[in-house]
Amino acid sequence: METHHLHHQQEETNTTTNAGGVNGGGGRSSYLCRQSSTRWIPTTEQIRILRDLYYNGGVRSPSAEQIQRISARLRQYGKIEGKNVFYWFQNHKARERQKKRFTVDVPTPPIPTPTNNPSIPTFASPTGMVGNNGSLLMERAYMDCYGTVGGNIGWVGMDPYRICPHQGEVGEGEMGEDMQTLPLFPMHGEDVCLGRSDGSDECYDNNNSNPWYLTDESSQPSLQLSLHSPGSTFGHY
Amino acid sequence: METHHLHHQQEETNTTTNAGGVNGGGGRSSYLCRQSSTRWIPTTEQIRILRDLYYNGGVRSPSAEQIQRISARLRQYGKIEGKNVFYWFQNHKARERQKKRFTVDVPTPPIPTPTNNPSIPTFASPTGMVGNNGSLLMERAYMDCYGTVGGNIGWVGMDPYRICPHQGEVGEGEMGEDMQTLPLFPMHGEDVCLGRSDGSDECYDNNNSNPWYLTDESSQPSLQLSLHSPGSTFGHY
DNA sequence: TCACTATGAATGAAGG
DNA sequence: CCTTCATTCATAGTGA
Repeated sequence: METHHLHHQQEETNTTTNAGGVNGGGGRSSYLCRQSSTRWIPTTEQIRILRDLYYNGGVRSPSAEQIQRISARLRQYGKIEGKNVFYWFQNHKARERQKKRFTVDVPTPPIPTPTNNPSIPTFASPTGMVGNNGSLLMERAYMDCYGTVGGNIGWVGMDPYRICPHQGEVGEGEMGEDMQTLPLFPMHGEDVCLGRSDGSDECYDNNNSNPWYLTDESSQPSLQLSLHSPGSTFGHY
Repeated sequence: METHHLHHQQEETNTTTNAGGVNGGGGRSSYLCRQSSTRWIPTTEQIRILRDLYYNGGVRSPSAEQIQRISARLRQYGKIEGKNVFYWFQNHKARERQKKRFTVDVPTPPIPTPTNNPSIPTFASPTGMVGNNGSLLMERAYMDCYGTVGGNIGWVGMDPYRICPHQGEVGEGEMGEDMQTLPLFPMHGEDVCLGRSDGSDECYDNNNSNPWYLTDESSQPSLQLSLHSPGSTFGHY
């Protein structure tokens, strides 16, 4: 999932990006207006980073401090607020789980029965709607036969976060999900190790070991304040 | 509505669920095959059943289990996954509601004269859209382009943003985000829903009573502002 | 081939 | 956390 999209970026410094003009209307399908709408529209970079944190950094439910830092970092790629980061993780995690939840779909048919017989037990449905061919739903938790299948999750299909087709780019492939319909294997590794491949690892400390914000909150902000220098600042994060 | 032009079915009696789905299928390039790589295309039977569940069964937001069962059932009519069922219901419900919103609006056409006195905040119908006059055309007429300065759109409702008069949001202007050096300030605290105007302003409270990140950022102390620097210097997350 | 419509898929935000 | 809503993007499928 996450396949397409990635609508227009509003990126930073963009300027040219249409900003004012409504682009030609022609633009079929393209996005007509960047809406200065209310909702946050993550840029590709932001998404990339978020995903990296999620999959490689193991961040799933960042604390307030983490959120602050993350959003601060992402801000260089575009407008963003803490809540966006918060929601992003919430949604990402929730969706991943949700998928897993109702995707029990037979990735690999547990049982032979080549010819599946449509014998779906129809239970009386409390809700009504019985009768006619239909009844099959309803609340009968049952038939949950297959537990989660191994490590696969995700509903089939695509990879998480591909960026928009047009955008090209993207890369990253890491998906952690499976796909049954695709030719390749997911090979998700799931090893969410913290270390980053590049070797540096000091990031993502989940375990807040850093005293600075623990000791005195107010110190944090000011601290950073003095910290940043316009030029240097590399973000070796 | 209802007129679905059902595409032709391409579904066949398969059942095997296209197992091959992708890869396997290998050759499926025959005419009209669905390339599995694309979106799910429900068969008439599937649609029939889904609609039956929706209208006669009263199913609107099936639970994960229901989704599993439903998709399992529908699978006999063609390839389908849990997410398809999930999205189907979501979309169906949403669109139905959307339509209703549009058609219904303007219960009492107050609008005529464009000059409505501004003093009165126009309320949208509870359900949604503001008077926006007849955009009955729909579908894509939306409010795509409203200058909506300030980020307000015609909707009224609950967005937290509106509540806080101050720009909150800031720039908005589309400009690139990054300018952290910029001119504005969050201004004094105060505001909004957050309590904390008790004078103390340490906001980053870890004890989440009110997660700052969920509220308008402007509520944060100005410190934050200075915080971000283009280069982002902070390190770990 | 393009305009347009219906609808699948995603995903930011919230609500509970 | 889980569920639901709103919106938007993307794409089959058709008709002119």
